[in-house]
Amino acid sequence: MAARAKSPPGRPSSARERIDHAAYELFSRHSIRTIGVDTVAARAGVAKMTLYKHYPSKDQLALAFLRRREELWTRSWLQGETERLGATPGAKLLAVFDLFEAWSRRPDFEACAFTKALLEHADARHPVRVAVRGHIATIRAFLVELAKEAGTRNPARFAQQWQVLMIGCLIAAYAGEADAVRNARKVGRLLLESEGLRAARARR
Amino acid sequence: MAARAKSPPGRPSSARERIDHAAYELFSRHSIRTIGVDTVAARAGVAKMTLYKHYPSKDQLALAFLRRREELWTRSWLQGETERLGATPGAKLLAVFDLFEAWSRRPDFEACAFTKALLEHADARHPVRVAVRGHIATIRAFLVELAKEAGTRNPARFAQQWQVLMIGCLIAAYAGEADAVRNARKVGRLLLESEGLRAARARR
DNA sequence: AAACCGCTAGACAGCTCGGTATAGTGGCTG
DNA sequence: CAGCCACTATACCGAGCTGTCTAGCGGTTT
Repeated sequence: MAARAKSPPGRPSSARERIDHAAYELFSRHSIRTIGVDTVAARAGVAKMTLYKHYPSKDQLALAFLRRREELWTRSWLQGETERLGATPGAKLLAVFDLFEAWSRRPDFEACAFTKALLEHADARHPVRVAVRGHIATIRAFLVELAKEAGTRNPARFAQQWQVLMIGCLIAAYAGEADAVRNARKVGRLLLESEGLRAARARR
Repeated sequence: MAARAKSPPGRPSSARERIDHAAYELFSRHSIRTIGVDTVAARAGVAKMTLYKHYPSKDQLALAFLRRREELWTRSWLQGETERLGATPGAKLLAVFDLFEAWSRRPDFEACAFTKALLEHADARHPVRVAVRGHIATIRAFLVELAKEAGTRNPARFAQQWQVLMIGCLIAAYAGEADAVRNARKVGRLLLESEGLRAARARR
């Protein structure tokens, strides 16, 4: 019990850390359903029993992955980078699409992990699907905040529309539409302008 | 060989028809990956061997389902209804969202079958995924046509943006966002208006 | 030294999957 | 009547899945 907390900093990484890392890589790149626990354990260089000692079921492992995805992808990458790239709230919102465009061109682009997890769990009450809804809400809350700062008339509605554009263009890009993200950005710009806001310092 | 063509009209439906119908219902409502061939055969009231006599593999059955989906969903329903509902090209485009809204409220709403099929096949060269891209292109061609008739400046780009809105709002609705479709429609209206087109006879 | 602990390795249960093999049945046609 | 044909029923294969069990190893603590 006490041992779990004091993982020494400079070690070759504990079993749990390797499990988390392997699950993150595999579930991100492919999806939760298509990756088996044996694959995760093998990639982590860990015995299967060790994995099941840390996570009592694959569902729990999947939930841990989604939390990690929120931490690394949503918070650190998406949120962090947009805040950094944009000077004004409007520019930050548009920066989302700049990030998406670069991301979607990477060979390991896997579309949205949350969307995949959502669509591959048919039962709406499944814990994974419930968690996904929470993660979508997290992203939404971030968008709502920016929409408020930008001075939109209806931040909740605006954020939802923005999120629809985000999801839609990621899937279109995944389907092979190279310019979907760029063109979705144009719609975003239009949406911003319709609020009477000059998308300050916009790049195109 | 000759027997296949002359299916008598008023019969209790042939084995093949029942297979097609069962596959359509099950693959539509759930997804291709989550439904096994045994389930399809059972639902069709057909022996598994009969199914494999008509379709040599599940992939072939899936491809037949996608073709049927294009025929029934894309052509008959989406395309047919929008043409019927809208007086002008702009109104037809907006009618897509009216259809989506009613559809997304149905208890058996399953999000877009093409999108699901796309996301659950990781290999970009998989025949199912290739076929899905073709079906997305079919919808796009229909949108391009309407965009041309509406007089948009860049019909190809406009159609892509419209499709991004369509996909995005369906997934948002599937995630439980009841008003996602309606708000996506508002973006569509904005997009139309930005082309200098009064969305003639729009209903809101 | 003894107890303990996290971990390993591998077998295994029980299930579902796609796909195959076999034997047999009922009806239409020569 | 005989042959054919689409179809049925059922067993089966090999693979993969989640999850469990066991036996043992190596290092730390008391």
